[in-house]
Amino acid sequence: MKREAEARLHPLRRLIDDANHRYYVLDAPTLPDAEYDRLFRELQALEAEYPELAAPDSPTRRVGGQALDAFAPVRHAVPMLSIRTETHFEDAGALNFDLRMRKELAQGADDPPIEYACELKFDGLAINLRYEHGVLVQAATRGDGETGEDVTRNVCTIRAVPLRLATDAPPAILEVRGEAYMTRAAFERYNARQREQGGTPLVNPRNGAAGSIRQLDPALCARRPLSFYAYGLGETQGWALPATHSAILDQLAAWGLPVNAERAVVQGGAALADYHHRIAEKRDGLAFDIDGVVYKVNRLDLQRQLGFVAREPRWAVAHKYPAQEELTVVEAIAVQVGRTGALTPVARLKPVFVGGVTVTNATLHNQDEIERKDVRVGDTVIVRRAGDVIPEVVSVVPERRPMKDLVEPLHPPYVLPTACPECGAPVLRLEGEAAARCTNGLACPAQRKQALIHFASRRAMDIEGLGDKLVEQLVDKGLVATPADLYALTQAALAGLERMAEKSAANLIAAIAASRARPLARYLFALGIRNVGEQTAKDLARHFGSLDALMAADEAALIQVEDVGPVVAASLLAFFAEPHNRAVIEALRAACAWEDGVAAPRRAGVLAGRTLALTGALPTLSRDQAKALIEAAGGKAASSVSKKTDYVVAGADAGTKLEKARALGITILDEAELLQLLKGES
DNA sequence: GATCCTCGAGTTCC
DNA sequence: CTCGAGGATC
Repeated sequence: MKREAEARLHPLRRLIDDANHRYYVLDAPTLPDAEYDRLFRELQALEAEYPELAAPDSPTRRVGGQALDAFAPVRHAVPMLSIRTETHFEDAGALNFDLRMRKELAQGADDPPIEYACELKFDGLAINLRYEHGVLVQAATRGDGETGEDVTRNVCTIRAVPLRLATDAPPAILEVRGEAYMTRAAFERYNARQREQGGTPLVNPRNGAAGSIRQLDPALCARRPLSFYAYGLGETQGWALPATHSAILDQLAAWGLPVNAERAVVQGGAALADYHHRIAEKRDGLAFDIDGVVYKVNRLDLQRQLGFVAREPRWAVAHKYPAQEELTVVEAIAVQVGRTGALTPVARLKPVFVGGVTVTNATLHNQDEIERKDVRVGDTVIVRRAGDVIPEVVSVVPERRPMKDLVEPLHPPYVLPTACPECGAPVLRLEGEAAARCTNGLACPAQRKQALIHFASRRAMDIEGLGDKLVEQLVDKGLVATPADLYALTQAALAGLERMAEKSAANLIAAIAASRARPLARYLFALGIRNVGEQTAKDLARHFGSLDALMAADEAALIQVEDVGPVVAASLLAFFAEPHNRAVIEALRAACAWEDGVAAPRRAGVLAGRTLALTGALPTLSRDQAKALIEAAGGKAASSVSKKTDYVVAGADAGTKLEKARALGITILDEAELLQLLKGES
């Protein structure tokens, strides 16, 4: 019996592997689904009966298994680098890259064009597949590039990933880099099923892929079917590499790895631009999402010559498509009142899916902006996610304005209200200012609420648990009107509020009590004085050392402070002259004991006098932690990059600051290098 | 007076 | 992140 089973196993596995390859890689199925299922179940049954015959590369390993507690870290043999993004759009991006390569390679005008390998930039999750002697032994995520997570069992559920290379003479070690992604069809199917079963649908295919790979239970991962495309290599041993990148991909395909068919080899910059155009036209018709294309110098010897800069290959670039735009309708224009009383119009949009998320709101900034774009209620507008994050109304589509031909338009041009929508007080717009403001000051409930939210916020007094919903209730019930009132709150007073049982009430009281002693700088920032932000509050605290000294200062004394001029000085004097503010400060004095600092110069340290800027997400440190470390070493963590910036610390998904740093030739550090720099402190 | 460098303020979505 | 504007600098 066992002999028969053994004899049957091998051809069975080959049949199933072959069917998988044809279905998932070649996209040309040969076996009917029912037949495939029958063969698969037969194999499962045989392996269950004779566990000793189960092989690590059996197709049955693609489903099920035990859930994990956590993923094990994997140190990449060769770092998984990111690829830089070309900053120019359209043809200029392609030509710019070609120009840069010609310059770097010292090519003259008469030299032949450079050969490039062009590929799609898949919108998924980068994965490293490690094959030893032709068998898949490990799959890992990119992580921070140095260390990723072992997701072998989840990647095994991806049918497109061969568990064994289709060759009798595989390299001793072959690491394949590629992207795990979810097709639009798989995404739709999964969401349809989720909706049926009342589950939460996925937001977009990209999140689907990332979420799927990070499922600890491989069975859950298998339910969200992923695909894979290979695009590069990691460590290799026992393989004489071909001369070009495209030949490497050809070989990978021959070994049974999925390589996308839209790749091309082209000569010169104009051909890169052609490729970019061609893919842009095909983009909507593809089975999966892409966010651009990738250009790589094809010859490996030239790649080596070009080398790396700031841990990114100089010989490759991602050329993205501009932020996707969508049409939607402005259903209403709401007006928000901010902490300073500024009235901000916000377009309430018919929900629209753009750039991977559903957008329902977009700021219209101010009256001038509305007039410039002539946005009216009922208009159809083009919405874009600027910088891929914040939704923005690009323009109105005038042809779609309802009843635009009426003598008296249905919807007149929008005008901001002249009375505050929250308190009814008059609205005033000062000459030369973009914002119109409610004149009611803290008597306006909206401003009072915003002032309290600001007071409690993380960078100010850091009162955990006191968010906008709670402030809303406290103010509406008349329990709290000024920051000082917070410190008089009792558990009994909180009892009647929504979502406020005994436990959370006690937590809140404790959080408020814990904020009684904060450094002077935080306290000053928390007061919400106009034109005094976090940085200025720090400068003031350092200069004066105590609130009394600051309140006693006249204009001449104030403008002595770094970065304080007549405008900021006037804001401070006006704030402290206001009787209401003085009363609140006196009440706070009675309730809390913030720490007066000592008037002291900036601390010495390794970073004394240096300015750093942070961008992107660092692998282990949070932004605030990194900032605190820099400041503790005497450095300044600036919010933007300029010629005066000494270092830029870049993490994952770094944005325009990194590009600017490159353009200015500023030293770029990663987290490890920053920590190294900080350690140099003696 | 012009220009550059920063900071402040407001905003969106998960 | 972006825009606007305050402050510094040339």
